[in-house]
Amino acid sequence: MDKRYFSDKIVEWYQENRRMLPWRQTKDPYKIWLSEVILQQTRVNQGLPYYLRFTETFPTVTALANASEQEVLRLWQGLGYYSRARNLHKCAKVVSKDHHGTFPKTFEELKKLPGIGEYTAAAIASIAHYEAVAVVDGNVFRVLSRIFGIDTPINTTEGKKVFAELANKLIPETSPDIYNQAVMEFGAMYCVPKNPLCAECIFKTQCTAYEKGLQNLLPVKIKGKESRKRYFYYVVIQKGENSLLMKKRVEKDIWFGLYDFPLIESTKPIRADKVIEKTTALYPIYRVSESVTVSDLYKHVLTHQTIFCKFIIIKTSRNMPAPEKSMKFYSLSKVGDLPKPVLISKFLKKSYLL
DNA sequence: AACGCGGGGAT
DNA sequence: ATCCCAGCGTT
Repeated sequence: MDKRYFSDKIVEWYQENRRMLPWRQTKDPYKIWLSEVILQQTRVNQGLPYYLRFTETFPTVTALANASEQEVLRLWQGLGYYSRARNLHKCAKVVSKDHHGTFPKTFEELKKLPGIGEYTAAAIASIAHYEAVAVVDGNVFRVLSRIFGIDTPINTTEGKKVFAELANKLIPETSPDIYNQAVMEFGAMYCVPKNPLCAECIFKTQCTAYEKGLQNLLPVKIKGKESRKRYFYYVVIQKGENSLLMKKRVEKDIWFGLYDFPLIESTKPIRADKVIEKTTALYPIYRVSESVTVSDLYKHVLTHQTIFCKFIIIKTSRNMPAPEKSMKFYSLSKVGDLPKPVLISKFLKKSYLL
């Protein structure tokens, strides 16, 4: 298919079918950047409320830079991939301090900033500054692999190269911003992963995958290894009526920088009586055996691991000290302000109505 | 080149 | 139950 035909046709489609989204109403590089980071590995519907909260709370990059990391993580709570939030904050500080609050304008300069990789740099440079550099995201892989019948695996170095080169060959010099967004929107709305809407597709007569019936086989992706299972037994120590013992996760692991309870981890499930035994050994000062209850099983299915979790709830009297320096008792209202994994938030909501 | 990192919606 | 999403940084 002719390159010019493809870009014209998809841009025409976009202008008639695009969703109205707040980050499409602005050319402010700060807001473009914010939306792009939020939308990394995240669907529009999941990211939208976060975008609205961030732009409302932090109208400028300097406002964001002046916040604490805790505030940023708190606002990011529930969105996942929390290194995005830490890099977002880091990047805001760099832009605020080293660039006088103005983002660099070129693809190459943008890519040097924390949290900005190939995709995000291309998105900002093209959308905010009309640089003719193609974005290559999951949508682009899908649309191009199907229409042009490319079966190079997308999660290999070779695949990334092949698709980036093709994408940059297709992007027009005029309106690269519209073109990039058009391909992504088309991938999100029509050329979807499973059962794409080929019957009403504007490229029905040109699409290699449709012609050969390969829609559900493209793009090709090498299978990763299967996710591991982890068993978390959270020890929830409630002091008086109003405070809970919590700790910040500092180990290099899931939920780094977020707060949860002290926990006993295992690669295999442990019987409840055994868990209570271990808890007694760990926290003898709370006299665990007298007041312990165990919650139902919480199953938390993530892409890279499945976490099976139970909460062991121990009530203790006032004026008991925290058992370790890294832990601290927080009143329930303060607990509500701490950034926590959704698993913890759900448990708290159910048990303590936070 | 491979791995770790979240949560939610669609199928 | 599985896949995948407007990916990035580290090992």
